[in-house]
Amino acid sequence: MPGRKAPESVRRDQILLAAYRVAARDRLGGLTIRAVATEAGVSAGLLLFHFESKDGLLIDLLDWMLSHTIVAGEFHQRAPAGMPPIAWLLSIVERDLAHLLKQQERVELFYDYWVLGTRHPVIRRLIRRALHRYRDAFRPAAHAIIASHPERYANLTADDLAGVCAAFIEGCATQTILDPSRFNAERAMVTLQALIMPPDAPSLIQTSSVAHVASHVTYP
Amino acid sequence: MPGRKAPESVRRDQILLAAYRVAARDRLGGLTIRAVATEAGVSAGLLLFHFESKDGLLIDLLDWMLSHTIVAGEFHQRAPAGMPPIAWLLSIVERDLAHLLKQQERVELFYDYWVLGTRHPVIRRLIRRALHRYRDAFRPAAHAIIASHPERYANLTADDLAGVCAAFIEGCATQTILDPSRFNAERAMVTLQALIMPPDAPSLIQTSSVAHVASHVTYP
DNA sequence: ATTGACATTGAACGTGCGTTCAACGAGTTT
DNA sequence: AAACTCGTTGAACGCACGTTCAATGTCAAT
Repeated sequence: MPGRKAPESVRRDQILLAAYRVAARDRLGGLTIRAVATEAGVSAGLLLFHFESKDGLLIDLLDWMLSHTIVAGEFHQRAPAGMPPIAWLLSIVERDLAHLLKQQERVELFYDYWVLGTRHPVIRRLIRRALHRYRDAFRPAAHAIIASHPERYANLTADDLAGVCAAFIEGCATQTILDPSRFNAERAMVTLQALIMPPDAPSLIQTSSVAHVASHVTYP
Repeated sequence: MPGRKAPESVRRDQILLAAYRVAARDRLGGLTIRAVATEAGVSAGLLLFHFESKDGLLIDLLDWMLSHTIVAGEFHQRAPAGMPPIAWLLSIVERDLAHLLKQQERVELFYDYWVLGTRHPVIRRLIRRALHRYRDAFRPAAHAIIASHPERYANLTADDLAGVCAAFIEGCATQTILDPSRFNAERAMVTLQALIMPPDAPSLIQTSSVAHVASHVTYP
């Protein structure tokens, strides 16, 4: 029955939320206009009245997802007091990794978009920007590391270091999604730490859970 | 005009090759039965005569891709004479990374399959096995590292170490595909080396090209 | 030659999709 | 109360896809 009006912004949010629910359940392959419309309790025609095309819906949904988490929250410009820079960086990596594992379904969706982006310029741009922001989250800590051992890291830039951290996390995400039973985030963190920490440094990782992050560990 | 016969295996190979050409050009999204049939110069009906369904074609194509490269070739059980274990591991990482960059189109396809695998059990199994083989390529070197510094890497297994290497490469692949202009494999290698090598170790990376691998560097 | 097995085709079927659109009705304006 | 705006619907269109199938030709066996 036509006529029941709702303000534009309310309808859009209602449809976007329905789109997210459908995508979280059936992935992008199952995200059809009709499915979203049904989930939102409106007609397919109305959906295309508010989002001019499916492409528009996809892009707006990705925008919405990228602004509602995916990338871990606030990132700090300075290390917690007394924490060495390398430990700081590791704690950020660990926090992000834990964050990733907690929203696996969202990460899977993100990868769907990522594959879509290989063909779709607008989506590609959005994802690229998101990954750049991701990398940026590591830069302050990376910069601090380089500044703290200028002789050792003489030929590195903060961007290089941040990029390697981002690559590590993205690779962990790949393994988690494909083979969750075999990938162990805690082991990955312990290994990473053993690789890059000076041999005599104290351990940062609490072996009980990845979620208990190194930022809570105090330093002598 | 019906009748022109060809032996089963020849036709299958001809169609598989056509499928690969289509997929390399248009990705999995553009891989339709009709497109492959046209590329192979046969009818769509014939394609389904030889591959019982599109699913079968997809799986056989993935099988074919996984056996024709993707994963870098022979992996050695022992380090080149005189090369320290860490340098050996780095040289393998570097070789794989270079290999990856040279077949970007194939890697993109692989990621298409990877996303498909999130929904498709058979494909998931194939990809999982391929990634496990990938990880295995690092295990001998990882084992050598742990054996060479047992005190430092006391609580690590070769599998942990191999997994982190695999994650690093997979993350690099992610960045390369999404943002090739910004990702610099050489910088990534230099950074990785600076992170995990003891400060006074000699450089392994030839700055001119990632392809000139560290395995050619001789050690004092 | 005749037969039979089978590779091959082209047309067709059914389905699900994105999209369009005429009709309709609730609010608002005049 | 008449006119107008615009959110809303449901049916329909057209297309591309995976798949089926009767018809047809080739080849080998008899």
